Amino acid sequence: MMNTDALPPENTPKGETEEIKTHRPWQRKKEIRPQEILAAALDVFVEQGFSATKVAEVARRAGVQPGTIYVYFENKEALFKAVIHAAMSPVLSYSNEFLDNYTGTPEKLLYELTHQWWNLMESESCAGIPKLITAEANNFPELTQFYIDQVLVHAKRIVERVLQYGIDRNQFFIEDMDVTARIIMMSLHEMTVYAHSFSNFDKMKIDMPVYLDTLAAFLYKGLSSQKGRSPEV
Amino acid sequence: MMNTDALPPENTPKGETEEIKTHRPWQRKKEIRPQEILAAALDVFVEQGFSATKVAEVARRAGVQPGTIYVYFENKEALFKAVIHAAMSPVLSYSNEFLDNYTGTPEKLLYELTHQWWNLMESESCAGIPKLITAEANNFPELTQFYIDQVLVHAKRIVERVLQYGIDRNQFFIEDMDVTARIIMMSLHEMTVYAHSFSNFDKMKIDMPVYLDTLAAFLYKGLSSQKGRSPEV
Amino acid sequence: MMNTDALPPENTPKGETEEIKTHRPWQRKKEIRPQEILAAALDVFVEQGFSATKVAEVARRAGVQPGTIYVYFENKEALFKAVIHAAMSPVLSYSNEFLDNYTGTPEKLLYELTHQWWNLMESESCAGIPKLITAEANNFPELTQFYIDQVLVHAKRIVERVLQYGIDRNQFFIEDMDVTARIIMMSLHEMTVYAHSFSNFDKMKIDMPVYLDTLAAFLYKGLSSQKGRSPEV
Amino acid sequence: MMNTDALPPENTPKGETEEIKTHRPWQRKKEIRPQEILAAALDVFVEQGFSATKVAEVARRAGVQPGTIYVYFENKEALFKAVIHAAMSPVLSYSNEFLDNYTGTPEKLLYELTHQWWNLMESESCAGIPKLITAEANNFPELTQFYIDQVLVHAKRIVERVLQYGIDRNQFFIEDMDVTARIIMMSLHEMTVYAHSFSNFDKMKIDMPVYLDTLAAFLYKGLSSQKGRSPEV
DNA sequence: CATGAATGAGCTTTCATTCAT
DNA sequence: TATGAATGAAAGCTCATTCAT
Repeated sequence: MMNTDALPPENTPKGETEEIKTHRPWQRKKEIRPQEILAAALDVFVEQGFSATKVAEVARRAGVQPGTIYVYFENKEALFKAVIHAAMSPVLSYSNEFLDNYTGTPEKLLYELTHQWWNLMESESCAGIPKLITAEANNFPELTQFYIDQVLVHAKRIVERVLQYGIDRNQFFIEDMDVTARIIMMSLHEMTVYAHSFSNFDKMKIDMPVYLDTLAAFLYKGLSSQKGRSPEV
Repeated sequence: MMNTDALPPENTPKGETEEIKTHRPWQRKKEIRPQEILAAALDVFVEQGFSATKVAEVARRAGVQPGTIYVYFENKEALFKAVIHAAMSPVLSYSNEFLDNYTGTPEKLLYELTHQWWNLMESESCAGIPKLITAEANNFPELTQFYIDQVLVHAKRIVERVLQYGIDRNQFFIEDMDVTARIIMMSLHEMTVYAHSFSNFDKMKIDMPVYLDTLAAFLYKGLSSQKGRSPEV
Repeated sequence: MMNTDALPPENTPKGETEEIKTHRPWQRKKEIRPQEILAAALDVFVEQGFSATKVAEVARRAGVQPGTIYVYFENKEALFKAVIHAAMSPVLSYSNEFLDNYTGTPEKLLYELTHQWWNLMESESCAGIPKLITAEANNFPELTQFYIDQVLVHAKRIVERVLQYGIDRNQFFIEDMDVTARIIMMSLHEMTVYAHSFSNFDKMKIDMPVYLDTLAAFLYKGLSSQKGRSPEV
Repeated sequence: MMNTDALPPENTPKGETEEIKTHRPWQRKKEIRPQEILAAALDVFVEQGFSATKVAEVARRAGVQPGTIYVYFENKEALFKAVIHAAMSPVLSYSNEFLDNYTGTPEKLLYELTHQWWNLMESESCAGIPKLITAEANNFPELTQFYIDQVLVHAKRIVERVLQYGIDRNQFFIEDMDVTARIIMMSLHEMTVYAHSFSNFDKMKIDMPVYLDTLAAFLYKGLSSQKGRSPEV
């Protein structure tokens, strides 16, 4: 059977593991400190949004003084952008390698698609990014453009490859590839947005494994049905 | 044929229309003023989020002075909550009447569902609410709870009725009603969130009629397929 | 005899005297408040310089809260520039009218020049400006350029007219008009700079009437001497 | 002819030159480092004033790290005072020796006075001090007092000796020695203040040799004229 | 009811200073 | 001695809110 987590294996983020063991501990901190700040900032930004986030709160969670933030980031906005970029990098580096080598059924591929997307998003720092970008899209157009180009378009292309895989094997029957890919990509995206906005609320709590299975099954049925071809027959 | 706009017919919102024809213009203003403030505030809140919104900016767009806002609303947060409630009322008053009387095919009902949701959301003031709630969910838990109870649960129930309609007519084959309804409700919800976050960006612009048609068709195929029933047969 | 204060008679600054007596006191304040802030700011800026001046201190002396400053001025720098411009206006409006109508001796004219300069500078808000500009010249080049164009060049031209008056009457003998005018203008300027930097210190305290008389007399002797013409005779 | 630069011959400043030739380069640095900091600090203080000067900027120009400044100076204010004192030392050590031995004409002595003052001020590190003290006089009273006592009073005494030299030779005719000396001292002082505040601006650029010659000639005429003695004769 | 100048608490940001190395 | 990352007090500035009119 397939490894559900196989897709993003190269995601060893930032590679500080091979950092130079210099004699001065504060020099090692210099490299780690920004990472701690970014991690804390990501949490607070996702929780509260850009404007509601206080730099002092980020500092508190990062275990530093407010002034320290400004040693590494020019201002709050620069911190925000750095947070987004840093958190997105796992997604950016997500390769198509898995698809290149995939030889299973289209149905299983849909399972892979949904589960891997979820695992990628939730297991990495990027978990809260979709919600954050959604919330701040109008306030940070360039950042949103970057997100669209790098994440959404990228995700849509992966979906398109998956669809093409099924079409090539005569299992998927799709009239409008572009819109269909968009629909599926958006439903994946939606999951992560929801997860960070509503999953704290009882009525919205989702049993993720079940949800993912059901979604994959539903997508499979929608894609493999030939009904769309001759509705009036 | 069906009237696509038929579903929310009782939505004559606010009903002050009858008493507008008073003799004194400043008295008329007295009642309209808060509506203008709410409308302006909704725009700004949706555009920028709660924290980034300045009361002075709301006042400017409403054509009043900042102090005037505080004649009608205790503070910014109260204004925000009033905005959400006011904007949500069209959805809250959305009744099941249409479904009670519906007699067409389940496939057509899916078209109705998607188009009416879109028309309801976009034609009314509530257009930006899903995005706004999504963004501020963590900052305003009670408001989010209210939204979940009144909008999301409500929407899910409508979806469930639609699904049941198809099941009853032996056209829809659904294993997990709850999760399936959730998936469909979320994909509807997502549309409106997307529309207000990313539709200003070229690559995300969507041809809505085509999208809605394709989505309805896709849902129909997914729901009417019997494959899910016996995958191992 | 002549009135020593005759030169700048039109210096009724800003003309708030004819302000509209509206019924609302705070509306009257709106016009006066910035003046109070400018006056307080001028004092503090002259005393301490731009960087050392705290906005809160200006507010305190103006009898307002810090935030009020920002109702009228975009930021500290804008306040500074407004202060300079406002304080300079008496000098800018200083006309040549007195010179146009002057008919006395060149010697007396030198007395007028020195005394009127001093009276103009010290009796008006502009007293501390020369010192302030001198101190901040490198930090505010545009402002300094403005000062040079409007004040120093203006002052030099007046000196030149005074010199020409004496030359025309065969009483002043000047080889290099430009440099001589510069020397005299600078000695006038220096007085006001000194007055605001060192006059608080005992050893630098000057008996101004005596100083001005002596300076005028010294200038007269220097200008009326013919020695320079034939040093090698 | 006279040597224009003759007056301050003992100005071999600092005298550490003899001990520089030590064997270990880092030991040499140890002694030079503070000088480099002082030199850099003087530049920045003169350019920007005390408050606007950042310690980090001084460090940058001195080619050291901010912390290094505090190895040699207790704080910014101590650095400032050290800068002033160090920069003033050439003036402080300026002796009257030249005057003791002078035997030329009083007229030539005026030329010497103006040119030597200028050369002393501009050729040494003290060039920007007068402007700096003028700007910060109110913020550093003790320093200003020191400057007044050591520089201004000193300079005035030299001027007085020059005037006395002319009086003794029946060439200068002075009514009020004190005020006249003050006027001349101030006009010398003014030159250096001007030079550092306005000389960067086109309209204020001065041809120094011409200016100095003209000033000396003007002073001579003013001092040698007998008019002041009996204006009513 | 409507105003809008004034407020002042609280935020972002700066930067002189420290101290472990 | 020299470092330079970290500090944290203090400054500039914002803006929700008030209140005299």
